[in-house]
Amino acid sequence: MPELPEVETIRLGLMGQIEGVKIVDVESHPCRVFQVERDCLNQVLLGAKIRGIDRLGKFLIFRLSEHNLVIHLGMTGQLTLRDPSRCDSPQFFRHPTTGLQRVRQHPPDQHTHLQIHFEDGRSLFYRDMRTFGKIYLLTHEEVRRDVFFSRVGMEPFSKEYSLAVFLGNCRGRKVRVKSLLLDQSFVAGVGNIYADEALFVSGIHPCRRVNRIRIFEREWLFQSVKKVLEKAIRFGGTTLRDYIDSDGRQGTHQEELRVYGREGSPCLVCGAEIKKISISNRGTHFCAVCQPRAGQKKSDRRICE
DNA sequence: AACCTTCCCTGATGGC
DNA sequence: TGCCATCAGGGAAGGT
Repeated sequence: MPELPEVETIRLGLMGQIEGVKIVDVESHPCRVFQVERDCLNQVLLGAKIRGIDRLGKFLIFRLSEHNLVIHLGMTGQLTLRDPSRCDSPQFFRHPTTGLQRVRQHPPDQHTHLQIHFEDGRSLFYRDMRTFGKIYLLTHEEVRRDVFFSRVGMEPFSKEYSLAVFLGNCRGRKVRVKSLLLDQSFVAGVGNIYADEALFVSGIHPCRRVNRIRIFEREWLFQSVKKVLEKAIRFGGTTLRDYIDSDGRQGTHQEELRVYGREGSPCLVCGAEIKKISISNRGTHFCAVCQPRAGQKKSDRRICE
């Protein structure tokens, strides 16, 4: 569930919070999320300080002096920062075992696979119910764009996100456009929710083959992907079930969804019933009127937000 | 090579 | 009340 906007919201929440603070204890339990020996992880983290937090697509990158802690949240991964000393809001409560924390923040339980404790008493928790997430420890050499991230496509919020490359990567492709959007080597960070939303905003039917989509429509899609992601970040991400930010708060972008999860409800633009189908084994939501299979004329564009 | 399907996993939900 | 089937989907692996 965490896609680019959710991961970015977590990153923004942690920025300026944990950099430069010494790690004094690490707790972890055997779990397949660890792509590094836990002993090794312990050894590297103990006494270390986080120097910065970056993001590439759905990957979070915690920069240490010689290593990088790289975390992918998968489906249900949660990263929360607990501060037992803070009590400046009614949203806080005193949990019997974990002390003071925000209302929605999960206390450590059988799904909490990693706890990083800082010298100032705060802790960073990694919790993942379905363990689709992954935790890596990489050297600076390995973390380079052409090594570990070699199969990751354009990052929408970097200069590399260009129309020319976008159009270039579309050339000759016969896949359904929805599948291409989900492909992380095409554009990094787009998942099921924002793929559906971007296609709706572009007025493109998710089943259309990329090579049958007109160039000006591909251009709309290029712009829509970024717009949709930007808006979701402004709203703190989309919480449908498990997603919470680093403070344990839910996102509010679920209120803004135009098609995802709205099957059976009227289209907010034309009133037609939103349909749900399956593409690449992913629930796919669209409006058959605003997103006609045959495409639109440039002058017919119905949605231009 | 490109594209599609299957699988992993757990909790919520609905039918009986 | 409890039991079982179904659904959710990111990404890797396997199949066509």
